[in-house]
Amino acid sequence: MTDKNPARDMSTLGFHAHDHTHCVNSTLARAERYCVENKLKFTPIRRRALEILLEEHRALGAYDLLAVLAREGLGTAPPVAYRALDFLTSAGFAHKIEGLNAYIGCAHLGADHAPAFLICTACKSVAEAETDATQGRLGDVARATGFTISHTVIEALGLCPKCQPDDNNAADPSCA
Amino acid sequence: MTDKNPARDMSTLGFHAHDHTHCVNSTLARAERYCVENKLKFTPIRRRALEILLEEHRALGAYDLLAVLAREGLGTAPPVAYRALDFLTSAGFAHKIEGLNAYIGCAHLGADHAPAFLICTACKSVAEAETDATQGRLGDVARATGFTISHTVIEALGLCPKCQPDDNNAADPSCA
DNA sequence: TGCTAAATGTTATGCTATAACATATCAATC
DNA sequence: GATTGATATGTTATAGCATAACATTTAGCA
Repeated sequence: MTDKNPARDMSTLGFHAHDHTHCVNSTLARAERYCVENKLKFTPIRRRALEILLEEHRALGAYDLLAVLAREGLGTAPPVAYRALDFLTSAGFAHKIEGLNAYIGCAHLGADHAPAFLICTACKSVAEAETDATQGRLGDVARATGFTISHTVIEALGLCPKCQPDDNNAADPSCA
Repeated sequence: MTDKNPARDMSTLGFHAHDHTHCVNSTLARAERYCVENKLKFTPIRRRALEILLEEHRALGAYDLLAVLAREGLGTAPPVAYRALDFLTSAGFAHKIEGLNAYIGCAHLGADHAPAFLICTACKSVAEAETDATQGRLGDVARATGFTISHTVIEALGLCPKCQPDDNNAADPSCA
């Protein structure tokens, strides 16, 4: 998990190439604006934590995040990472991937949304999709039984296109 | 979590009353049959572990399960519980609730299914529903991007009918 | 300035899960 | 019935994830 990621630009997002530097910067800018509008404090630790998650663009453990922050002198003890992650997830800037006990920067800032994730168990890359969770079958059952949904966890674990074993491009090096 | 559960019969399943003793026994019997048919070893530890999960009928931590097994002389070290849970989840007799790091007995034995859960964060009772996960929005996105789903986690956290704060029956004692 | 609330620093600890290796059990085959 | 191989269990130790609790600092505001 704490490995090098040579491709800082044009790496995978939602399993297809994109201008990654731009997406990180614009998302950070939007987060900044959102915090001003909502009187949230986007402190250096919180900002850098989000930046790290966005740069990696895959699920990162709290201790992986902490290791990076520690290297940069932003804090060494676990609560540093967990507080930053609490802030980011509360604000909707990041999500926890329950199936991996890991965290990922959010592609659709600010909205109070019900994200769904496709998680590659080989390369740990994550694609985020929006769902209307309260609409699907789960919502039907909830309404029928009188259950009030406050939060949903919707995750699919499997293999992304680049990590398919039977594929032509078996074991893509950029995906390991 | 390690609390007493006085109501062994007629407690909540899917948030409505049912003959709980019967559901435990019949599920155990079906598990037994399934193991014979599939040449799986339904050892005393595994059987009792499933029985405990079915009796509780709510999410139980691995160490909670271990505590019960330990009291009965069936093992004291964590691997005892985790091995039993591995067996039960592999066989489809139990599921892990990722959002709680806890486990629950399965209501629909044996089938290779994609369960969805409604989880009450107040009383930890869990209702299991079946979904065709590969059919919903997640399946659409997966097919569109060439992602191969091997396992899905679909959970809704919230309050069950009995634990609604605004309700007439605030804080039902059977649900705490 | 002084007050208050929020953020950060720090230590310690608890919960969740597995690695690794020894021993025992069971079933199939010779 | 003995051998063998696979599976299950016993046991110790440790790794990985997360938070409690309290001290200190910082930022915003009366």
